[in-house]
This record gives sequence, C-alpha cells and structure tokens, in this order.
Amino acid sequence: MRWSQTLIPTLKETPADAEIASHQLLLRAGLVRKLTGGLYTFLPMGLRSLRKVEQIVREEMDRAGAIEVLMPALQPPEIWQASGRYETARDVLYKVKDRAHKEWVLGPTHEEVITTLAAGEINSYKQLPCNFYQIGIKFRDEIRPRFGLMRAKEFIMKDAYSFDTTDAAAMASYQRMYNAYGRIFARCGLQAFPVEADTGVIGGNHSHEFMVPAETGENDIVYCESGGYAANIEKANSRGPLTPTPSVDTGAAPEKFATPGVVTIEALSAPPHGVPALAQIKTLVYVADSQLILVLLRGDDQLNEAKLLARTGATQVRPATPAEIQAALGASPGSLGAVQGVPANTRVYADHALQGARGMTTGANEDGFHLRHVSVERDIRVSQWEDFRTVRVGELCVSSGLPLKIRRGIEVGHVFKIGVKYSEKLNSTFLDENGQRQFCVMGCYGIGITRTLQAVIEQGHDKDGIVWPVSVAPFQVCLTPLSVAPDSAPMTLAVKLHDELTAAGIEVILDDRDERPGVKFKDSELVGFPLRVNLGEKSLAKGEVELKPRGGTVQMVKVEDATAQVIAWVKAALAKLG
RNA sequence: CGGGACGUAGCUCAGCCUGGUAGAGCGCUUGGUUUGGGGCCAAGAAGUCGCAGGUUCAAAUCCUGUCGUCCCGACCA
Repeated sequence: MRWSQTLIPTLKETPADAEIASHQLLLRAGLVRKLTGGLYTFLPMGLRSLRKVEQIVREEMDRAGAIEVLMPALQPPEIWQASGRYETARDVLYKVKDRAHKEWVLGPTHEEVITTLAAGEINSYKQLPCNFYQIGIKFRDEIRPRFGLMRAKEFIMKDAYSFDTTDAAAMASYQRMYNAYGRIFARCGLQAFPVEADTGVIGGNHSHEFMVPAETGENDIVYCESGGYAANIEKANSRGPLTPTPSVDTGAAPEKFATPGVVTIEALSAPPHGVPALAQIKTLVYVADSQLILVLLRGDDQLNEAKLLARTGATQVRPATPAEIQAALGASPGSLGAVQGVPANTRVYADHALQGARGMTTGANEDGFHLRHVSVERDIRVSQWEDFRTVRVGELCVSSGLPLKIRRGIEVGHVFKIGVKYSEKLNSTFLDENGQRQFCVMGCYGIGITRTLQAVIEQGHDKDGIVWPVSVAPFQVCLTPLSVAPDSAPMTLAVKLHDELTAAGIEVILDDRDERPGVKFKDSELVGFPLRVNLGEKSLAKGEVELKPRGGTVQMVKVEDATAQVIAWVKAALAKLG
C-alpha cells in the first residue's frame, strides 16, 4: 500500500471536542471522523486496526469452540416484551417505525434473538453444550455519549451466548470464555484484568468484567494488593467501616430533641449538636418497582444503588420524590427516621454496619426534630439486613485482611452466567437423557470491539502519538524513502522492499509523498506504525538503511539484509504477544 | 434531565465587554527556494459569524428563543 493511495488525514492541532488522549489521537492520526455526537466514520487506518481486533477475537472464539453467526440489528419488539426488557431496558432502546407504523427495535444486545433461535433449533441434550457468537453493531440510546468510541450510540461488539444442560456445565462454558478473554486482550497488547462485577439488567448470578487500568476509565475498581481480590465498586465488599459503630448499651430510651433547620448529616455533626456522622442513621426512601422502601445506613456511609437493586430483587429503583416521602412518612427529607411513623407495609432495609448499633441519632419523622439514644435492633423494625454500603479506600479485604485500594478502569469485556432467565421467558428447552423437558442454562459474553481499540490507544501512546502493539497496528511497517523521485536510489529500494515484504506476508505502507523528512517522520509516529524503515541517500551511500522501532532506537542494517531483518523483527514482536 | 462552558474559513482560535468595511496561525492552490525531524519567501482561494426572531440608521457584537457541541452530575447491559 502506498500512502498517497489511501486516506490518512493527520492533524497537527488537537480537535477542540476531544478530551482524553485516545480520543484526540483517534482524530489526530486520522483513524476516525465524527459524523455527529456518538457516531463515527472509520477511515482506512482505523478500519484496518478495527478489523485486526475483530480477527483476534474471531480466532480465539473459534479456538474456544464458539460458532459464528450474524443476527439482525433490527428486531421485533415482541421478543423484548416477552423477556421483560421492553420495559426494563426502555431507556436505551432505539425504536423505529415502518411505513405501516409498526414499531421495531434496534438491538442494543441479542439475548432475545439468540434465545429465540435456540428455542427453535435446540431440542436435545445431545446438541449441548453450544456457544454462538457474532461480531456486529449494537445501538444504545446513551444518555451521554462521550470520549469518542468509548461510549457511543452505535458501536461494534462481539457477543457470545452459551447454552448448557446444567449449572455445572454452564460454569465450564463460562470458564472457557473467561480464559479466551485473557488470551484476546493479551494478543491485543492490552493489560486487562478480570474483576468481580454486578450483573445489572442482564440478570444472572456470576459475572466478571475485564478492565484496562486507566485514569480516564468510567469504572472504580476495588482491589487488594495481594492480587486475590478485585471487584467493580458496584459489587465490592470489605470487612466494614474502619471506625466502629457505637454499641454501648446505656439503657436509655429514644429521646426527641429539637434541631431546627438541621437537615443534613453534616449539619447535625457540627455544633451545637456535635453528633459524629458514624453515630447517625441515614434514612433513605426509595421506590423499588413502585413499592416505597426505606434503606438505613450509617451516617458516614454512601448507598450503593447497584447493591440495592440486587438485594431487593427489584428491576428498577429510584429515590422517592419529596412529595412521595411527605405523603408516606409525614416529614421532609432531612428529618426522616424509621423509629416511628413508618407504615406497617413498608419494608425497612438496613445495612450490616448498623447491626448492634446503640446510642444512635436519627430523624424523628417530624420536621425540626431528631431522636437520640436509638438502639437499632431494639427500636427499629428492620425487615432485612444486607450489605448496601459503598466500599471506601483503606477498608480491609474480606479474604486477605489487607487494606483495599481503588483505581479507575475501562471495561472492555464482560462475562455473565445468566442461568435460565431468558430460556424460561423465551422457551428455550431441551429433552434430557430421561426425556424430561428442561430449560437451557445460559451464559453471555461481550467484548466492546471499538472500545477495546480505543483502550489500546489509551494505554499505548506517548507525546508523539500512538504506540501500537504490532498485532493491531494498521500496518506493521512503514517504509520512508526520503526521496520519492521514481528512479532515485531510496525510492527504488523502497519499492523493492515493499514488494518483498508484502510477498512475505508483512503489512507494509510506503510513504511515497513528496514531503520533507520531518513531516513524514512526525506523521508516521503520530499514526504509530511499529517499525519504520528510513531510506535516505546518506545511509544508502554506506549500503545501509535504518530500522526505527516506534518508541525505540535506530538500528543500521545492510541493504541486502533489510528484508530478512524486518521480517524477523515483526515475527519476534508478534510472538511476544502470544 | 439538572449545572457549567462554547458555536466566527477544513482545523485551532482572536474580535463581542464599549454596535459602524470579517481577522490570525495551521491546512489548501500557484510560483520560487530549501531538502535527515511538521523549513522559508511571495501571491491566492476560502466564512449566510449555528439557526430564527427582536432592538437599532446600522448587529459577529445587545435581547429573546431554538438547535448543536463539550465538560460535571444523574443514568448505564
């Protein structure tokens, strides 16, 4: 390939609407162009890298025994109604109408479609286990697309769905995908590691996310330095708060006292009241699937809504409005408490940190008053004790006892064991050895292909541009003749190397532009080709060319050895990635 | 959906406060020069100042509305 025969529109200046390095470089290196918010066109170099990530994923899926299919993006709403997600996922569903005004859904994911397929095609335990995958476009009505390809309205995903006869067999399928994911990210040159994850709207009970550590990531990862524990903060737990909750039994009964204008934990902890946050009870009112519930936490803890969703088993939770709170409890936010005035049919959830708590202070359910000397288990009708709090840095790891740390990460993959949620709803069954009809046990496995591509850039760049792993670079080698006159020595040799390397299966781009050396060097470094071969009159006079690895130092090579040396360099670099 | 910032040439931006002939750098075109790290000189093309109203003799500039972009939050399979 010749540089002048493709489209590589590099930019000297940073586009104003790109915030993070990888997004800026996608634009500056001419890999993509924005059509509008959250929608991008892939240009030739971006497309080549995208195809390489896809190919790595495809090879590893095939190796793991998964079967490639391709499902429609346009889907009938009926299967979404059947699964229940027409409602629960409505916020991200794009809906379109045809000329007869019938509604269709643009698929944000494909559990419904694959399960419908399996319901029709899988009838016997002899057909199981099986695992179908596809690489295709997903549509999600994101509230806020951002960071280029990281969170887009339309993106490319590899999704796989396993079907098994039993829970144990499903775990084996899950483990195969988990292992394949490790290989995939390693081959992409990415440092990605698995963390325990919340299962969210997809449902299920066992899940890991693959995270690329990056300050610009949108997830908080809680991890233990022992290496034995890592979890998304939505899922993470610890041995509890570092400071003990008050638990001395004074025998005193709850006592109402006036706190005019005091409506925050912080205000109550300040003079004149001076009640430390950890000795307060935070009373939150939520609506879980239209059911009003109370959630009690220690005053200095933060509610983890993902845990609330999981522990209550609700499909949706949201904070109650002030009007709903007033109607149910007769007080305003800031003066709420669960000691008195809670309707008998209202479930009261409490966090474990409050178990055994005595001498606590909480709202009196009367504006302008609080209660002191509250013993949680004596004075409050708690329906259910659960872990609802958000873990904080420094708390102790449940297994190792070491202090936990938190860092940011980009989620590039996610594996779930789903169970029978979709097979029940969409009737995916098989007959077992005894002729009994059973539901298929499912798992689902996603990799954000476009996001992975950008994560590679986020992890691999320097001040000059992208530093591609050789496995996903748009071209492995860039030939840079410093003179491009057709019969000049540099150009003649460049053409010869280009043809020899291409014949040997090396991916080569020949920078045949009549530009000054500085421009060509800067561009090749911006786009990030792993190996550049400089062909200039000076070194050619000595019978040599220069090999310049991206981010490395120049190595002089005899002209007659150049082809073999380049091939060896590429092979060695690929081998390192596994 | 709440909070904030911003829409002026392909890109990055100035001009707006204090209304009066539309600007710079990069990029692009042409010519010259240069030739191992985005070189230099000269000439040139290119903008309904996001859009719609309003105020005014006169609006990029002031006012109102609207659309879009980016950031923070909420949300997130």
